[in-house]
Amino acid sequence: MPELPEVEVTRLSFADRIFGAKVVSVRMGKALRWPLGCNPALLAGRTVRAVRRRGKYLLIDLDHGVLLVHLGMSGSLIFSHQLPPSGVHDHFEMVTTHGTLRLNDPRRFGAVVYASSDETPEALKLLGKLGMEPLSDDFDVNLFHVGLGRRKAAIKQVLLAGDVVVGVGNIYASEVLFMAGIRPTVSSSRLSQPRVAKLHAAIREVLARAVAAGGSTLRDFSSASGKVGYFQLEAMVYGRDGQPCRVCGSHIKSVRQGQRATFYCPHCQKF
DNA sequence: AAAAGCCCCTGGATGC
DNA sequence: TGCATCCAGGGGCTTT
Repeated sequence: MPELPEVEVTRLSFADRIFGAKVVSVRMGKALRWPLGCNPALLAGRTVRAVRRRGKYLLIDLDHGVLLVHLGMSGSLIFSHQLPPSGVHDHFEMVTTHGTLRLNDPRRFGAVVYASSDETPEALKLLGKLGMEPLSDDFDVNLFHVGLGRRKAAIKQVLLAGDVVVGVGNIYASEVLFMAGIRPTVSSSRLSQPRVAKLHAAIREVLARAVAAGGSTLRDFSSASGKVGYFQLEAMVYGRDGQPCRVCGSHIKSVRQGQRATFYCPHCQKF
């Protein structure tokens, strides 16, 4: 579910509310992707200092240590004083003086990992190879060109890999390539500088607009305050196989790349 | 080093 | 109605 916009929308929906809260207790349910990495009881009494985001990870800074939270494919957070009784898919719960943070994740591809800082080997194993942040100033178009130039795989796959630029998942990869007029199957290294510049701008614009729309709610995404997103209504190609292109009217095509569906307009994205 | 495939897991939609 | 199959927003690990 969650790509950069959904993770950022989630962050914005509870960062201010949880700021300064003191942890009362932490409970882990069924195993997520990785073990927490510390005794949950050890976290009681610590104070939440910030909620940051790196790629699709949320980093919850405590006055000592940090929780790395990943939502996987089906995870969502909710933060509230008044939560219904926890269900079978609620696998992490942190009670604080400002409310309870709960992770619901049916498929359990998500994770909550504790590290004493984001520089420890355990944290770097998850964060160390991540690419540039697309919405920050360090997303430099020349560095982007160099990064893409080193890879011969299809541009869609290189975007998804997240080691050149982070946060672009399966929905937004198709959307971004549509906006840039680039065929998803073209080799990354064969993109000219002007086309890379167009892609760079498209990534920033699509992701920023998606954040503003509250993310995409395809099945069950909602922010930590329970709000659904609306960006899926603006999708130009994702999930629109066989439907007319909103720009030229051609039938949207679907192909599979690396076991994931890709959508594009054969006319607007000729090469 | 980079690329391609496999796999983790549950649930909803579709087809017979 | 029941059962099998396919598909889903991610990404680490293993094999080429």
